[in-house]
Amino acid sequence: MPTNEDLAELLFPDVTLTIDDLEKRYPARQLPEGAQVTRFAPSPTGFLHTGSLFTALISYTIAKKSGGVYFFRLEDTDTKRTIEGSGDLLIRELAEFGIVADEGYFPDGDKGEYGPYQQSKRRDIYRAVIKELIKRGRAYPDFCTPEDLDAIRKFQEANKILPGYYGDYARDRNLTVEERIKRIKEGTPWVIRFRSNGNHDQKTKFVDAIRGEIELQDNDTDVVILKSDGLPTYHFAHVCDDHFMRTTIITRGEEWIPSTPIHLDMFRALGWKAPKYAHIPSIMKLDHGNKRKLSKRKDPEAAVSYFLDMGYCPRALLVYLMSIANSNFEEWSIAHKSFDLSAFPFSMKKISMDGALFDEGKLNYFGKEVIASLPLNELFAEVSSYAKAHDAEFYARIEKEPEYVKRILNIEKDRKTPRKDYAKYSDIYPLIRYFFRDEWEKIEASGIPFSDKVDRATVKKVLLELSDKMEFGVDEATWWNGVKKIGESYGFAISNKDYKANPSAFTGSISDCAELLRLAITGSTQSPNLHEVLEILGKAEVAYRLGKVAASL
RNA sequence: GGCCCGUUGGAGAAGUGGCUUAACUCAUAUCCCUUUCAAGGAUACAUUCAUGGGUUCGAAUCCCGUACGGGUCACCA
Repeated sequence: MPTNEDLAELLFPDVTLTIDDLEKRYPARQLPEGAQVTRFAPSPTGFLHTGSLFTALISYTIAKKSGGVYFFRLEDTDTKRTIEGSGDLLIRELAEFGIVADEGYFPDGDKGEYGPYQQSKRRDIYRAVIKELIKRGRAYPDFCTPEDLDAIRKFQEANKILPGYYGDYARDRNLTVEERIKRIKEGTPWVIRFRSNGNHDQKTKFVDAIRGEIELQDNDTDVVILKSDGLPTYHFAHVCDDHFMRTTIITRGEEWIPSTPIHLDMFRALGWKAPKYAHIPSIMKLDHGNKRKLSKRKDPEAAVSYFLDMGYCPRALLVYLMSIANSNFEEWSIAHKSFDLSAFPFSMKKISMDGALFDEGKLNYFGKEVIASLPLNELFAEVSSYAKAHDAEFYARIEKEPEYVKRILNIEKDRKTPRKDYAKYSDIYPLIRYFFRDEWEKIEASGIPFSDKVDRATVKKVLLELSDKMEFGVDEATWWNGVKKIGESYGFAISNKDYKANPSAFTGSISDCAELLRLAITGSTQSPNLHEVLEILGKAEVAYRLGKVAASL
């Protein structure tokens, strides 16, 4: 009588590695008490998803906070969906956010003692474990074709029976070893399925680090663990890899909750201690009044690169995501005047259980706060690298006059309440174009939108006199007094109250006078502090602009 | 359809039986400050915690049902 032992040898004659060998090869990690080992394990099927960044941020934070290890594993077992080079893309994008793994897969080679960190290179490990599972009778070769499975499912659906490969519907579950050996020798294609001992009428409980106790129906389906292409399925690879990589807590999307009993079932069958689980909520979006998961295909904001291309500061996105993960982050951040995520006392229990709606308004708020908090040199460096990649025109100007651009970026920056008008780097150039002569010429050519409040002849005279008499190199109060004096001589009320009390007695209020100046210099009724703008442009440039505008009136 | 998870203001949410006349942040509105804007300051914005029952002297907080939303039932992860 042939045994499972014989079956295993027939299936994997070349496998001599054992689970014992593997246990020795990947010894328990020597980590301090409480240190957590976490991981980010994406499949290389495209760009970095916003939800993935969220999960990665949480994994990374848990490891760092506990003095543990955060590693990166590439789950490339789905050869059909794998996109060449996307694993490296993922790493690069993560790196932009400062999320760099302690160990794992890297474009230039693995780092760490628990590798390989790429599932397609772990075939020997999976095969070794599966061989033993077969010997123990906990896994078996299954000969169903896709058509067979389809027929089973159709039958179940038609009869309103729970679909799946389990119990009586697990066609090849109870084949004799002899029969299996015979079919294999005949060359029948096979996959390996896990033999579940579970009872669907019973419950399995596990404690989720975010949700607390979750109770689910026990797994009783015999899932495929080794596909016909020789690669494992996620279910098996997760159990195997996270055991031998000594992961202590699995952070993954909440869509995995329903399959957790399968994983627990396998951990039990292998006699391994299951890790803790933390199922992270998905980030949602409102679509026609309904919440739905951010979609890779439909939503541009599902791609992290969208924010990078838009010029959001990576830290702003990270800070925003952290405010979703732990809503008390905002209070902490304000109290400590800091956006340093590594200093924030992150708590897994404070992660909310339902998916947050992505709120671009709030991202913008953080964007402004973060950019305003950046020291000038850092801001300048970030803006330069953004412009280099996304805005050739702006970048050319930065290259040509770095100090000039720095002065512009520094406007109202060193105050107790710094200027906050850039939510993202792409907001900057359109707002500061007028600082450059040729751009200003274009603005001027299209017509300065003076209001009709003050007649043009007066406007012209005021601008000319301003050009002639305005002081440069003095403090703001002195400069402003000078402007007021000139304004007053043309009938502008220096006090807004006086003006409001009797508008007809004046040419306008002093703000109207300032508006003329502002309009001529910047082309807009809105600008940052005029005095600083004037000082940056310099007397000659201001005189040029004023003269040219006046001449056109 | 089965199973699981969730439901506090426009958004993120605090709150786990009396201290809540429901914190804080964003958004919005109004006002103040002000040479414009961005800020900054102040005020307003849930008579009520999806809903119906129940437990209790007392419930957003505990229990049950219902509704709604999300997820999952692959040789995809």
